[in-house]
Amino acid sequence: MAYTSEYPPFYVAVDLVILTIRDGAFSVLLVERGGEPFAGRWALPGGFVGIDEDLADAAYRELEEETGVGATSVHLEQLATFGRPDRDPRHRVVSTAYLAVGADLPEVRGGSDASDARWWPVSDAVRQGLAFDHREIVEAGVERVRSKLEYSDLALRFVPRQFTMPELQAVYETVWGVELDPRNFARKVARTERFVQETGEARRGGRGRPARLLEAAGATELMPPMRRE
Amino acid sequence: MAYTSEYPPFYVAVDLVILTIRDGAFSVLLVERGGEPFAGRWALPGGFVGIDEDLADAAYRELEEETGVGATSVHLEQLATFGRPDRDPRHRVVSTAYLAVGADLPEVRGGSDASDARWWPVSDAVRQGLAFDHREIVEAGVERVRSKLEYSDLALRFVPRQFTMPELQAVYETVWGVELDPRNFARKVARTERFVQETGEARRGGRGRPARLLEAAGATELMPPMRRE
DNA sequence: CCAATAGTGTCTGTGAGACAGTATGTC
DNA sequence: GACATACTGTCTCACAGACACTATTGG
Repeated sequence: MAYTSEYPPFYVAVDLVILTIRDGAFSVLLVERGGEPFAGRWALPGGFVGIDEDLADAAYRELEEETGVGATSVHLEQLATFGRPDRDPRHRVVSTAYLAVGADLPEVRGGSDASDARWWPVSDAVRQGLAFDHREIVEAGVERVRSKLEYSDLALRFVPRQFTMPELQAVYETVWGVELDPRNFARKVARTERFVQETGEARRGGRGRPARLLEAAGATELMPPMRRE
Repeated sequence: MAYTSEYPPFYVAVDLVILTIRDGAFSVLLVERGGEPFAGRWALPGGFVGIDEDLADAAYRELEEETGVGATSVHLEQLATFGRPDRDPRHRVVSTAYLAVGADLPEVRGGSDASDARWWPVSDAVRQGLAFDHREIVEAGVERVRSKLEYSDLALRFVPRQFTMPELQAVYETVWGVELDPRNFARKVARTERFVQETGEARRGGRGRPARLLEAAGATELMPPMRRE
């Protein structure tokens, strides 16, 4: 009871849009709300920021609590801040949304609280009524990812460290929701400076001709960019 | 004294990166701080958000207080949120930065408080030591603008409603800090779908051949985009 | 007519899109 | 050898960059 104020306080939160590709579907992690408001509805994982905690640190903390995955190999970036006065009926909550992208993120067990958590295809996620303004936040995250596939190496965060050309193509096709020509795609990737490089190995064991394994070659900005459609 | 808490409160603020082109220089509006901390240093205009006020509304309010310019004809968008715990030595302040872009923004009189306010070329602004983390915020705003010139109609916000091709070219040259070929530039602008259209009028009174006046033709996304060098 | 500024046309190389056939593995 | 999958080569068209000349005004 050390602090007093003549005004009601702001609460500052982070919400996470965690995206991955699971079973060929572009998917987002949602948690089922146990209590009011929006009990039983699905929502983004998130939580309040500590008074001495950096926003990005809070986002990392929530990411690890929710998925068990550390900062390594998961891309995290700030998305936008949502602060409508009525977005949470209980308090004035200003929430900074973070975008996380990872490859092969694990199946989620029931969260630390008793409520459920699971991966949803993004199209199903935005179609159902999410809690709070989380539909808007998911849409912002999805659009950010679709856009960044064009001019950054973000696509590589959806695949393991070593991957094949068809797997990389599938990332673009799944996230953009289009079909791409494998000949033009491979040529485009190969001609983009420092995007991918050969490892010399191949992925054996499947049917058909083994695909050569590639890895990131260091570029963070693609030049020339990949173009949507 | 109605509210009590066992924790110190968050303060939520907005800071504005207001950009325009003045006297041929890509410029940002800064205010001189009257009091501690950072007394005498230059800082971005901004202020605290009301407990029932939307973030964007707070940004509009600060914009109008600072420049006297209303929402009309000034582009305003959220930039990013800065929330390092030590960014303000007094309190925990989380600040959402907004980016404003306008044409011919007025000279600023001394602000409502006694301190000074003036336009700075962005290169000079980031070179001097700005208060708080405002250098980082200015750089984020500048990079956002440089980037958005490529694929959006943002360049049109730097010129009046009617403008000429050389004026539009000067926007790109000034913001990007490059020189462009007028023949290639005009061709590129003309071939970009619904970017600009002729008004039929011309700007008379100057020396040399009068330039034809253009106006926006409705596109918000440029296709194909303008490319930075 | 001279100075100043606006405006246009061509050539060339590169990259994107459309498209079909060959290579290499498993069963 | 049949099947499945990975991989590659060519043609065409559109656009970007380099570049020099013509047009229209004021003084």
